[in-house]
Amino acid sequence: MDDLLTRLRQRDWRLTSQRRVVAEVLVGEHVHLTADEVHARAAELLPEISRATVYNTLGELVSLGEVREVTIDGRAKRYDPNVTGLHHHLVCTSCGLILDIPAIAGDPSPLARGSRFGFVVDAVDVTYRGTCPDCLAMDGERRVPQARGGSGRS
Amino acid sequence: MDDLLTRLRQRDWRLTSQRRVVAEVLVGEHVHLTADEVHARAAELLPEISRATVYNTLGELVSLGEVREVTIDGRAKRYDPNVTGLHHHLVCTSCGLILDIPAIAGDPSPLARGSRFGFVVDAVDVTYRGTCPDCLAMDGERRVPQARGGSGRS
DNA sequence: TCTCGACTTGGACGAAGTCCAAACTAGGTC
DNA sequence: GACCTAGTTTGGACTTCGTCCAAGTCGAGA
Ligand SMILES: [Mn+2]
Ligand SMILES: [Mn+2]
Ligand SMILES: [Zn+2]
Ligand SMILES: [Zn+2]
Repeated sequence: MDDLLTRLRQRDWRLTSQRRVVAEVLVGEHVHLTADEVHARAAELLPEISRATVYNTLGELVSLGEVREVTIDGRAKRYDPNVTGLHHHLVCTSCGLILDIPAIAGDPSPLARGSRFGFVVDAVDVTYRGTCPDCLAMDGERRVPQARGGSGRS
Repeated sequence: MDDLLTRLRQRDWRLTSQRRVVAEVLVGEHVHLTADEVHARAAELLPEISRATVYNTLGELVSLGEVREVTIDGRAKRYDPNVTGLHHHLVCTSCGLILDIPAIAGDPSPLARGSRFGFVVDAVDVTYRGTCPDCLAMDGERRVPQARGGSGRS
């Protein structure tokens, strides 16, 4: 966390309270938050922070490679501070829970020359979709598709 | 295509001109269209068709398993009539081109019992991101990130 | 402390999608 | 063919997520 701030200062980032707070929220709880969730948590520490600044800061962190942008469904993007260990995502389509799955060696096949169509490939996203244990249990009785919002620690 | 309509009639679908036209657009050109692109093309055949109906129809086709909903980025969802052969997607992050990659046997590792966390997994989405040959070529000169909108036949 | 370019802010704007009450119609019945 | 009605369609209002911008603020080097 302090690491992060040091690294950012070196890449000539002006260290503002807003940026500090956003970084703090992200590394603090390692879940896959949406921009608005980050904003809500940041606003607890710094009430005047604006949505625009949160979007700006998240965008910068993404281009600096410090945070990963994850698109799970067509809804809000999620921001993932876990960039050191490559991993995939396991998503519950019923409640929105998101878990990290460590990638195992040679996991997403590196796309043989033939099927690459001349592309230069620089990332692979893998998303497993299914139903989590809780939702499976709750399934026999009454289906309660539950409030959205993924929360899964890696 | 006529196949599709027959199948749908059997699942007691009321065969309206709107639905016929949407189906026609989808199977007609096998690209990954957004809902609004489907609407535009459908409107050429049936000018009065509304956006709401296109959204409704696409949603129904998805739940009937006749069309696959693909989330490439945080933008508009795309609708993929290729549901018979499982496949992944190869996306150009520069121009938006989307290509189908046939899945090879046991390709997305079926997620070993241990890393399944009690989930019942029923789908895996794999997206390769990179740069297409055209964008690579155009790259040395002047970077022209080009109009969005994927078009790739399978 | 001063200065200035980088940063922040709120509000307007835009894209994608959902919702709903009123109007319409496919297809079964006579 | 005329009739009926439940299933469909429609346009517009509304929601969510995100971007943009002109004006004001502030971090940090001198
Ligand atoms: Mn993650
Ligand atoms: Mn496809
Ligand atoms: Zn669940
Ligand atoms: Zn391209």
